[in-house]
Parts: sequence; C-alpha cells; structure tokens
Amino acid sequence: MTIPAGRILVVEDEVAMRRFLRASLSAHHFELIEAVTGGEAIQRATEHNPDLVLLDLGLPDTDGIEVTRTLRGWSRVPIIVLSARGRETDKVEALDAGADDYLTKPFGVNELLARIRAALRRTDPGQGVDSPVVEFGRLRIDFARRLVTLSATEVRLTPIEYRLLICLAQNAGKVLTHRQLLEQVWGPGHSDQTHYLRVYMAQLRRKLEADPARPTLLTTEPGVGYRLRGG
Amino acid sequence: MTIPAGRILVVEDEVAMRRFLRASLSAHHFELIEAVTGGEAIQRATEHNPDLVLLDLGLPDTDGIEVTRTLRGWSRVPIIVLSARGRETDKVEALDAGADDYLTKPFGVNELLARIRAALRRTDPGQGVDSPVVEFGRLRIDFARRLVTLSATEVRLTPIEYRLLICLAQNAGKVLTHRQLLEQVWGPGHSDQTHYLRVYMAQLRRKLEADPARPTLLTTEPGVGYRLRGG
DNA sequence: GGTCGGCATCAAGAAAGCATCAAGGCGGAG
DNA sequence: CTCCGCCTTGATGCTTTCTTGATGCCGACC
Repeated sequence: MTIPAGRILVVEDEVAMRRFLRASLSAHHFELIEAVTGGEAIQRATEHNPDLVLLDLGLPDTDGIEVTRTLRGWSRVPIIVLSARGRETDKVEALDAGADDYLTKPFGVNELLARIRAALRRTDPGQGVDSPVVEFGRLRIDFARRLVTLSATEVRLTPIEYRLLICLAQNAGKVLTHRQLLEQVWGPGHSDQTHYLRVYMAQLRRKLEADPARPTLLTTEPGVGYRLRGG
Repeated sequence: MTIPAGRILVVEDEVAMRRFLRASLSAHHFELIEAVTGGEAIQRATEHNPDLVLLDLGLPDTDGIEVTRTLRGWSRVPIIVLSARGRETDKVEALDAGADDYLTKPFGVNELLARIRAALRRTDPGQGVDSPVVEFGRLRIDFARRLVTLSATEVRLTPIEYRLLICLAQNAGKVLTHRQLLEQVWGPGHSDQTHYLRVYMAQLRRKLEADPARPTLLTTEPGVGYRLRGG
C-alpha cells in the first residue's frame, strides 16, 4: 500500500537534480511539490502547506537564504538546504537564517532520506507544547491545517491574505510597520508598496470583521502600521 | 545574550575532543554536563535533563546508537551525533535510531554551533520575552507593542506625539532642551521651531494629564525645555 | 502700572495617509 | 481554449495628522 509519507516542496532549478529528487522521493511515497524560483517557492509553500522543504541555495532569482528567512516569517516547516557550496560560513549562514539541516552536494540518497525522516519525525506527533492553534475572540487560526475560522465557520483566504494574517497573528498585540509586513509577505524589495497593504488589509477586514468600517481586530496605527489585537 | 544559552550533555571519551568541546561551548555561554561512557550518559541525562545532547559514537562500553535508542525511549531531547565514521550507512543508522543530526569529524566549531542553535531553536517556542515596559505613576509605556496606557485604558497617540513621549521617557527625570527634543522628534534642521513643541506638549498633556493646566508628569522647565518626572 | 518675552491653548487650512471600488492581467484548472 | 480566481494597479473620496497663525495668560523687568 502507498500511504503518502508526507508532502515535500522541492525548490531546485537544475533539471537533472530535480529529476533525481523526484525519482528518489516518490519511490519512497512522498508527495512532491516543485518550484524553480524563490518566488515560486514562497507561493507554493503557502498554497500547499508542505510538511518539509528541500531548498537549493543557487536559485535564479532570490537567494535561497532569503527564501529561508521569508518562510520563517510565518512558518516552522522543516527546511533542509541542499547546496554545492560546502564552506563553513555558508552552512552557518543558512542554519542561522532558519534552516534545519544543510547537506552538501553531492550526497547520498539514503542520507538525504534519513535526514528527511529525522526532520519529519520531530514535527510528527506534534508534542502539543506549541499549540498549532491560536484564538483571538471569534477568530481562530489553525496553523497546521492552514485553517481560519470565524465563530466556527470557515473563512477562505487567498495565499497573500493568509500570510498577512499569520504575520500579524504571530506578533499579536504588537504593531507591525508597513515595511515589516511588506517584506514578510511580499518579500524583500517591496517595502515601499504600501498600497498593497491597504488593499489586502481591507480585504481581510471584509472577511474577518463584523463591521469592516470599524475594525476591532485588525486595527490601523496611523503613520506606523497595523496590529492584530490580542485577546 | 549572556544568560546561559542552554544545558548541553557532552558524551565523549576522548580527552582532547572533550576539552575542545568544553572550551568552544562554554565560550558561547552553554552550560556543560559531561559523560564518558554510554551508561554515564543515560544517567546524566535523567539527572540533569539537558536541552541538547552531543553524542560521540565510539564509546568504550555501549555503542552510541544504543544510547540514542535508549534516550529516545523516554526523551525527545535533540541529539547531535559526532562521529569519525563518515560512511552513509552509519549516518542513516544513527539518524533512524533517533538522532537529529550527524556531524562527521573533523568539523568546524562554527558549523557545530550553528547546528546546535538550529536544534535548540526548534524545541524552544517558549518566547518568554516580556517586552520592555516602563511606568510613571498611572502612565505605562510598552515599547515593543507601541502601546501607551493610562490606568489600564489605552491612549491613542499620533506618530509625533509618541516619538516625543518616548524621547522624554528614555530620559525620565532629566530635562531635555527644546533643541534636543526638536532634533530627536522632527529631525535635524528643526531646532528653532519651538512652536511645534508647545503645540505637541499641550496635546500630550491633554491626553495624559489629569489636569492639563497643572501638569504633574510632563513639566515645563522655563527657558530650558521639558521633563518627564520619573516615579 | 505698563511692557515684554516665554508659554499655553484654540482653531483652520494644508498635507499626508487611509479605505474602498473596480478594471485589467496573469496563471492555473478543467 | 476557456473560465475562474487571484494579484496588481489606478482612481476617488474620506479621515487623520501636521503645520501655521491668532489670541490670551503669567511673571519679570523697567
């Protein structure tokens, strides 16, 4: 029988490597999601909520390190970096950016699989210590299931809406500046497009607030940013 | 941070290696527990409940793999294996026995430290970071949340009002000259617009003082500047 | 007693920031 | 290929905030 062993997001631009990973992983009953660029990686991650990320450092657009940081902005998904660069400083940088493991190419399939198993094992029985669910009044966010409910009815959020909400939820009570939100949600280099924020905050409010014109959950801090008011 | 970064159990029989680890780790403010044999390792682990285990595979009595399995019998403490054996099968065996990471000797200190940080980061969601808060009588300023409360009711401040208050609060008790405040809040080149200060001090008082006409918190130092009276 | 400088307060115009609607573009799913 | 959902972008009107000017108070000094 073929019980899916987990969903893995593979971020890799080289075709040969991608084929190799696809073959090795699907042979072990992992479900694969693939991305070629950094931007695509972020998008796929929010859409599919993978159980683990295999990340090549040498990407065409963004640096893999940046992808790691962006992911860590809202997610605790295990990240294993695969890289041809074997220098110690590269490893330290990646690990400190939030990666869980660092494997230098070339590597053996079996070692990779063992490290994947080790990483998945850790998050598996969800020790209940860090509750994957938070609540703010009627609003309830289930991180593990990527599920947002409002008084027990599900709210459908687009990837960007969700990321924005997660950002705010993880810093509940604190004000997040426009810049912080833009960099976390849209990635570095978008820090001046405050218009995006306005549009999406309005959309979140329309979906989450009882009276979107007089928000109680998602409040504006004029001249500074936004905040999600903690219970 | 200079506070103990965590308790690490080092299981290693070679004296030189143990000395090396001791030096490297304590330099980074880790608290060390040491064990030479497998049996000792298990005992120390139960006694001291370490935050992480560094485990050499080549031990005099038990095999390190066995130690890993035994530990995993009751504990989820992160285990990083250090070993001279670099064969893939060794790594797979150790990881599948329950180790979280596998580092082949010789390795760089910085990589080891980065991997330790990565492992500790995972198990430490307890961000017990209480934000810096200062109080002056009924007035309370939460810097991290950018939240000002007066007898537990929130006070809304505009960006300039807030910056002005922060300036005064950071030098509580001291007099700040007009020039200092203007340059801090409005930026260099505004040092002669004392009128701004008057307007905004009045506004702050209206929002924070019980009797704005007879201020007790935000006092005027005629001819010099203003001061926030420390509790 | 009158005048003057520093200070407090009020109010109105100017500027900046914000919310919202809606249309076009893009890519993925069927 | 077509449809649909999502992201981007522009236009518009509104609100808040900042700046600026006018006015009155108070104590110091002449």
